[in-house]
Amino acid sequence: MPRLDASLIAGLPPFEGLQRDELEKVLASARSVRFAAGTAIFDQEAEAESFFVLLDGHVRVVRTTPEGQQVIVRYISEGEIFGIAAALGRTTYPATAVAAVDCVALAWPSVLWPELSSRFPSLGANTYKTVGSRLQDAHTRVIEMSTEQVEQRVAHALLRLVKQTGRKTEEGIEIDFPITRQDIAEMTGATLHTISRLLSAWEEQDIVKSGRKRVTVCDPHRLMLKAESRDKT
Amino acid sequence: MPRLDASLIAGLPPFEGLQRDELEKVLASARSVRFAAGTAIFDQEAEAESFFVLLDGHVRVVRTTPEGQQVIVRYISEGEIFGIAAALGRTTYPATAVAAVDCVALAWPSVLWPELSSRFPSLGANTYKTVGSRLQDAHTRVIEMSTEQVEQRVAHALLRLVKQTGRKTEEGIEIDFPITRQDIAEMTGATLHTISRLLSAWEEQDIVKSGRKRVTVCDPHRLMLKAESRDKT
DNA sequence: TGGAAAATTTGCGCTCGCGCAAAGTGAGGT
DNA sequence: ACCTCACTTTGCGCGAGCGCAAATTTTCCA
Repeated sequence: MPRLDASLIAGLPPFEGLQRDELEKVLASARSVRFAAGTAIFDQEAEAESFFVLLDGHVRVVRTTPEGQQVIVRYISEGEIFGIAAALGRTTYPATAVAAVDCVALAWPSVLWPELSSRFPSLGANTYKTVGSRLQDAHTRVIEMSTEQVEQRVAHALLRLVKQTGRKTEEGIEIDFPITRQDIAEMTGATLHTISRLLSAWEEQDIVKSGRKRVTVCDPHRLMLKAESRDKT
Repeated sequence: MPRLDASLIAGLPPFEGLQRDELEKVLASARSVRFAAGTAIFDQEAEAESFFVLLDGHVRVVRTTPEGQQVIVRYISEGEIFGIAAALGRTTYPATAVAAVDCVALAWPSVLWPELSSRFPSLGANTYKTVGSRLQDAHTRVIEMSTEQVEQRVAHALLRLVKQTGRKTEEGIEIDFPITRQDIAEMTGATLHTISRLLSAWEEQDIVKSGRKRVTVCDPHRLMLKAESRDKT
């Protein structure tokens, strides 16, 4: 197995504040892994053997209810740490992670977390900081679900996706991975029917362009208006 | 100021695994504080000066939207740590905490968190473990809001409250602090009108008894049925 | 003890968005 | 090039639960 080079992870948020030689020590216990689009990286309820840092691609994190309903918890993009059940004192993964496109990641055995986080305090601090923002995100979503109409929730979801993973094109900003109406429905607590109607309506107004597994936001500003007020412009 | 005795916190979840002398060292930097029912312990957006462990009482954690809508994020009960923005790399509180009844708590300055968590690794581990379950709780709520009807959500919310803070009475298990229909509405994303109707219907069926700022669950088992299925028994 | 404020109950109409059904439209495999 | 499957669109009806309004009850305080 080829040595992993420190430049792979230098500058990534989880490793902010680590020296070059520290990066190399951290990498010494990592292995690099690839996942084809559509394959599971880990399964809900499974033993949390590893935690990951995504080097390339996009990962969809999904939680399934006992009744079989699926909800998309979040998308992970390049440079993010995920699968960190161990850092939160859990032994199993609370959700399933699926590669939304072909992905490359680094994986560490969960058992090394205590050692790594104490040897490299910045790694711990960076990680817990992202945990903090994820907790806040989750609460934000609860609040959106409580207080907003479907139209506003979808607008917010699209804006977040665009901000997180937007890729500039001539027509606007495109979400950088395949995403179906069903996916958007599972992010916002709506049905794919409603999402379809909504996107059609917005396309009519030149706010978005969308096709099969593809969404482009053309007019972010007007989408923000949709996100904020509940009147029907 | 009187010395705080280690027996105050011995056995509390955040301090699990600490020796007696360690408890005393931890207490050395704490001060004890009281809050009258209804007063704010800290405010959303305010500088996160302290973190707390609740010794007695119940605390309501509320987040307010830019539009002024309120949502109850969770209730804190005895022995829980809260206000730990510092441990998650934030400098301000993401929500407001209000004493639901008269409360007693211990407070530590946020700036001591790095030192305390590294001197007493169990404290850090225990804390991050509760952060983990709060993150999971938040996701669970997102999922409930996405997939369940109001009736099921309210049933789930009541069951959780009863489990967390239930006090046995002759009529059933009573929620141990004053809680209004409005409060339940803000926990479940419904209106107080709907909650009122729902509780009346359940009272009719002898599943709950409720009065002003008071809810008692008489038949937890049938409430669980309400929580699980969406058919109208 | 009286009065005001807070909390709760109840009625009624309406709308958003779901549920169901069916038809259309790409895209990929062989 | 065709076929099939996955994804998307669209129509229609209905029902849960909100919004608004008003009456009622309970508690607290002066």
